[in-house]
Amino acid sequence: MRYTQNQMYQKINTQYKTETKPQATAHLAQTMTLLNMGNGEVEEEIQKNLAENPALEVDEIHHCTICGTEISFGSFCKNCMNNQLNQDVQYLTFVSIREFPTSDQVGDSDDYFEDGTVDRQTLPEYVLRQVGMELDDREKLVAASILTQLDDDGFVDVDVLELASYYHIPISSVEKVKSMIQHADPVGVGSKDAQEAMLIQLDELKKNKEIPELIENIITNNYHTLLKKQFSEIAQQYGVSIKQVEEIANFITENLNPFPARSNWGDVRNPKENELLQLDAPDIVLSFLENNPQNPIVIEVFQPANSNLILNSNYHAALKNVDKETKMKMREDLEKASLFIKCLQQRTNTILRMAQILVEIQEQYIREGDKYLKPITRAEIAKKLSVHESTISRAVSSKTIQLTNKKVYPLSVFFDRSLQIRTEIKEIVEKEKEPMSDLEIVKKLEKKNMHIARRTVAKYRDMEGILPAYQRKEKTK
DNA sequence: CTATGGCACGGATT
DNA sequence: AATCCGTGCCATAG
Repeated sequence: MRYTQNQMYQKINTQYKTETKPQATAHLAQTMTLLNMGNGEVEEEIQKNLAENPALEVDEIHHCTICGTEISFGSFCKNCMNNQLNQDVQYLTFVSIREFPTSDQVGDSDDYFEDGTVDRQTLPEYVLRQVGMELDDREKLVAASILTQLDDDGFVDVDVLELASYYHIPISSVEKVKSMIQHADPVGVGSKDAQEAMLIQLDELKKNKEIPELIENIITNNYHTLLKKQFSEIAQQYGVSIKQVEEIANFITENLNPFPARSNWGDVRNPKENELLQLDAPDIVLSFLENNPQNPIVIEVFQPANSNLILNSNYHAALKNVDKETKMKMREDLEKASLFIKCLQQRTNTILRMAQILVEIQEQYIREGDKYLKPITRAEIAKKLSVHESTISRAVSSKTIQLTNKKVYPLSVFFDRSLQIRTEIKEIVEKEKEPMSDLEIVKKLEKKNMHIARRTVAKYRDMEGILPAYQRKEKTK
């Protein structure tokens, strides 16, 4: 396979080319810290810089990543987009600004990546249609009012009092409307934040499913600890084992979606496909071009929102008309600002290149599933990209990736050394009529050229939640 | 005696 | 330097 893609990288690379200057050390330090962060954290960092540094400005105009011409939104102008599509390539790699299509953009022919198969009604319309028939006219107004305030993630902070007084209806009615919206598909829209959304989803799940105890408490009281995966802390607090907390965390990631609006909300038919595995929006998204599994894989590397930062041109112009001292300060601001921009670009560039290599290596895994995950190490990737191992290590840490199955995983899935064997074990167990002991499984695996110790089989079995042989016997009945 | 889980060691990885 | 992971040894259960 040849990559016409390479040409594109060159273009991007020249565009992002960074000269090393006296500030090289500061530059390095900042790139490192930025690389360590996921998009969410970087966003905070950007906001901080914007607030502190007047030389920094957000460019409202989007530019095509390849040719640089102005575009209304997205990452590419139509020409470049079409060029890319016409080329016979294996992968398409894009840098996108993170933004959820807002109501006026959904349905716009410009949104290339929107799943072409779903009905393109907007989220508010979609929800209103579900709840509408059960509401009287006034309540409909309230519903509409709430729904139009939804942000990109489908969240809204409803001021119940205000709505009630504005529409002259009792508070309880507003609450009722709010609750109906929240329980409509996608469950959790109209919540204040991810936390509330998940609690509501939990509520729904309760109806047909056993849910772990404590889970509500943990989401309510320990949300942030949970995000940071500090399970031991939570375990201590409730006096339960770490394993139990992990189980709860797994349950959450498998059954709840903290960003209800981000899943394919048009698609009611198979809501089970909408699960997210992580509690945050992904940094990288993989999908098939035009949603067709035969097509090339589209790699979207997301830049934190608002990251099309530029130097404030007025600031530069103003330099001439000030006294020496302020001039110095302003110069400093400008340098800091340009440094920051460069660092961001370098971060994106590194992640981009890494994503491309990873997809290249793990294509089979992405297309065909767990069984085909090739065990690789960060060091190998570093070598291929000729960067230091720690660079890759940073680039992988605290980043998430959405695979073509719409699930979000930590980027480190690609480096899971045992997933392949674990799925193999899973298959063996499923296939065998008579439960096999761990030792027998070892032998079976040897035939497939997978050499691991008996003890290890036991561990993997445990990880996959497969019961020991003697207990499986009863299950087969 | 066999199957499995707990603990901990050492080498690899980050 | 810290962490992760496979594995060996041993205890325990059946």
